[in-house]
Formats: sequence, C-alpha cells, structure tokens
Amino acid sequence: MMFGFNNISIDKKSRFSFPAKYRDAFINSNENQIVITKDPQYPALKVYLGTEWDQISRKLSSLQGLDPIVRNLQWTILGNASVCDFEPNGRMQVLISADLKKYAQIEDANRICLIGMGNKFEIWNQENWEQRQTGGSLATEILDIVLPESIKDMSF
Amino acid sequence: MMFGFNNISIDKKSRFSFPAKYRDAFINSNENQIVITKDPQYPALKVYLGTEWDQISRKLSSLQGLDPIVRNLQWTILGNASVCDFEPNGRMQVLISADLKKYAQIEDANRICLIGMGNKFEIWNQENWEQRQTGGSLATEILDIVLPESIKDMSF
DNA sequence: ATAAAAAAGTGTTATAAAGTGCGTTAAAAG
DNA sequence: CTTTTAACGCACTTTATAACACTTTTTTAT
Repeated sequence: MMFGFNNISIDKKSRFSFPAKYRDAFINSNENQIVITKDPQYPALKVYLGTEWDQISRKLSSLQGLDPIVRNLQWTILGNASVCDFEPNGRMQVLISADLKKYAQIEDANRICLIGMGNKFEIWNQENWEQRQTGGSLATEILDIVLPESIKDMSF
Repeated sequence: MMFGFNNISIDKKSRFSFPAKYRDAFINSNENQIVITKDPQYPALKVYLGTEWDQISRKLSSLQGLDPIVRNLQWTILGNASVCDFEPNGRMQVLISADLKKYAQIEDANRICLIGMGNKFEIWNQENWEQRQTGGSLATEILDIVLPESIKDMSF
C-alpha cells in the first residue's frame, strides 16, 4: 500500500519519477507497468499500478456501452489511459502526455503533487490541491450524476 | 488491450497509421485485419481488431432480426463494416472510406482522434470529441432506448 | 470498344519532433 | 562524512508526418 503526499519535479520532457520510498511496494507486487488516466470528477489524474489497472479496465470495458453514463465513464477512464513501461528497480520514471497534463492543469508546472491513496496515486496541480485541502470547490467539478446499477459496486 | 487518446494525422488519401505503442498488442494477438464501421449512437467510428470482429459480427448477425432495435444495430454495425488488410510489423496504415469519413464528420479533417477503449478503438472528429469530454451533447445522440434482452450482455 | 485521362490506392523516403537512456551535479538523509 | 535520492542536461533513438513517385482502377471521350 502506498500513502502520503509528495511534491515532486516534472522535467522538460514531461517525466516524473516516483519517490524511492515506494520502491519496495512496486517490487513486491511485481509491477512492470504504470497507467495514468483522467479522474472522472476533478481536474486531476489517477495513477494505477499495472496489476490494479488490469482488473479495473477489464470490468469497465465489459459493461454495456449503450448506456450513456457507462459510455462516458469508459471514455474518460479507458479512453484517456496512458500505459507506461515501468522498472521498479530502475529510476521509476514515467511520462505524462500533453493531453493529460492539460487536463490536470499542470501544463507549465515544473512541480506536481503526487498523492498516495493506498492502491493508487493521484496527481494534482499544486494550487488545486491546496484549495481542496481547505475545503474550496473547483470550477470543473461534476456533481450529482445518477449512476446505473452496473457501476455502483466499482471504485475508481 | 489498447488504451488512450491519440490525436493523429490523416493524409490526403484518407490513410492514418496506428501509433507505434500499440504494435506489440497487434503482434501478440496475431492480427492481420482491421474492421472499421459506424458507431450506432454517435457520429463516430468503431475500429475492431479482426479477431474481435469475428466474435462480435458472428454474435450480432445471429440475433433475431425481427426486433427493430436489433435490426437497426445489424444494419449500422454489420452493413457499414469495412475490412482492411493490416500488417502489424509494417506501417500499420489503414484507409477510411469516403462514406465512413462523412458519417464521422471528418471529411475535410487532416487530424482525427483515435481513442483506445481496450478491445477496440473509436475515431472521432476533434470538435465532437472535445464537446463530449466537456459534457456537451451532440445533435445526433440517441437517448433512452429500451434495449431488448438479447443485446443487454453484449458490448460493442 | 479502345485509348487517354483522371482519380484512387499503395509504397518509399526524408526530416522534424517526440521519447528514451544515462551520466553528472545537487540536495537530502543517515 | 558517507550514502542515497532527486533533479537536470545532453546525446541518442524512435516515431510521426509530409512530400513524392508509382501502380491500379475508374471515368470520359473518340
């Protein structure tokens, strides 16, 4: 399990590297891929370990896509996922695409917030994260969507 | 599995090529055909791998065609399918017919959005995709259709 | 019906941009 | 002070795309 807040640098080529304290966790669960995608509710990114992503993506892509809400979640989560090869023993570096940077409002940032949430991470623009912490709400927040039964038992 | 958003070019002769990051997936499942057809709900195209298409098309064509919704899906998906030869080791180039380009509103575009959705791709006109992503609705959207039992467990 | 012309489709190459790998320096931790 | 980690810079590799050339098919005119 990976927890905690990290303010880390992102280089000119849009790469960041995971803090060394998570290395053992990655090695122990034999990860060789990292998947970054959009958060469906906030201007932030979700970062999944490859093994976790396999489960989530398999389940989500099998759902009935003719339902508009399901389809939207599929677009957001699956359709924006960026899969990166990953070496837990190496530099643990990962590239963020221009598109995802834009979504998380970190286009011009040289620092980002990487937050360990147990089985996944989130990436936030520093100002947005601070605003969240102090209870402010963000402009792009999506509220009150009615979820179909099929996804009520899923956690993203 | 193939995921993620790609803004790619489409040349004067209506060809596009798949991003190199998907090459391994194509090689691993031994693909030598790609099938492009209409999306039944939105002005977009579905792109299936040959092996996937075999299953979907077989199942869909075997359904009871007297149900008007099933009949419509058969017309749209089967009746517009365009099969292309495909070499995973080569340039991975594919031609889009004038008819399909028109349907997806990419007649004059020199860029398209290719979205990896796991076991398939979608092709969108850039403006339509952005509108979708920001929650806007499109004129041709089909809402609230009541699905017959036979297709409730299918995902297109 | 045949030949010429146009259009459509296929393939190759060159170049710029994007992505990757690795060594060095700087900073932090023990 | 030594060791580990993080950040930066540079060089190399891969990829994407536009331009061009060639082949095949379709259309048009004689």
